[in-house]
Amino acid sequence: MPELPEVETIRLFLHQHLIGKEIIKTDISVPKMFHGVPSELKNAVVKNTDRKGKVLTFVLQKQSRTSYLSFHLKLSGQILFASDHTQAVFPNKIPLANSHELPAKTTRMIFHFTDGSLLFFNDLRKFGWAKLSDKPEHPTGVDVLSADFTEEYILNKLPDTKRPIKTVLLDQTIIAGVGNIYANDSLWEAGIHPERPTNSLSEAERKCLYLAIKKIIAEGLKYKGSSAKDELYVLPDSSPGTYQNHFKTYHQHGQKCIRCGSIIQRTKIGGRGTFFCPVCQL
DNA sequence: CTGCGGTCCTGAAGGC
DNA sequence: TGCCTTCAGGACCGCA
Repeated sequence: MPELPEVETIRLFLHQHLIGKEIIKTDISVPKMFHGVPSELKNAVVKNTDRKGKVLTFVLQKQSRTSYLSFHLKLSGQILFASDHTQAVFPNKIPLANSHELPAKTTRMIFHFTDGSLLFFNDLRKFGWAKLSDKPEHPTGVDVLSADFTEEYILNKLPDTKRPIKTVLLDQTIIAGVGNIYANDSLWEAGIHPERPTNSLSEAERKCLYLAIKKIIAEGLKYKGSSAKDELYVLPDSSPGTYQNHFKTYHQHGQKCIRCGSIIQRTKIGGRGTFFCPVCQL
């Protein structure tokens, strides 16, 4: 699922392809996924790209007006780019849900640019959204890649709560960008059990967790995100990321821990699948 | 404050 | 084979 490394990978790709392009038309087949007035996108030029947490934003300019088009891909969103129409349309095929043929049956929005290129927002589950507004629709927590995400922040600003640390890592109002994959793997990297009460973590453990989050998120980004079998995430050119080949615990239940050889366990915390090594995570 | 369950949605997987 | 049920999951909302 698209978390910080996946969304940042998409942003970096699109930054190379969309800057300076002007939107000429927008097709929206699932209106509830678009918040705002689609017609206001006409003649808007992409001036910049931005991201906070899992939210991707295009900075748009239309005459002297700046506006922001934000996207959340939730569980199954894809953003795909085609440099021209012929690459995008396969009219005689019935695309599968995870097909990269465009438009797919999961295509919910198409943004057309004046040079003929197109941007597709696909989302099998329709949980994702786009929002056109006068400000980015960004989460309030500190983004892992921002300068504000510091050791000091983790040491002093983690809430004094007995809620499980994994639940806190997934809270986008505290740390923005960490989702289920990278929360599980970061806790493994830090050697901390996901059910540990947050306020039970020692200073040394918090420092370790800080470094682990930075390291695991950086690794996810290095491999351009995770495109496991049951995930729909791909880059905008439909190529897969490869972080799934480097999972530490995520979906590794029943497999050996790559650090100590014990069997990775699966449980549920806050209703979400949780994976951990029962021996080297304390 | 906290956690829990329901909601959105769809396809895969499991049961018989 | 095929129908039916259950499940997964990010974020949010109402409720106890």
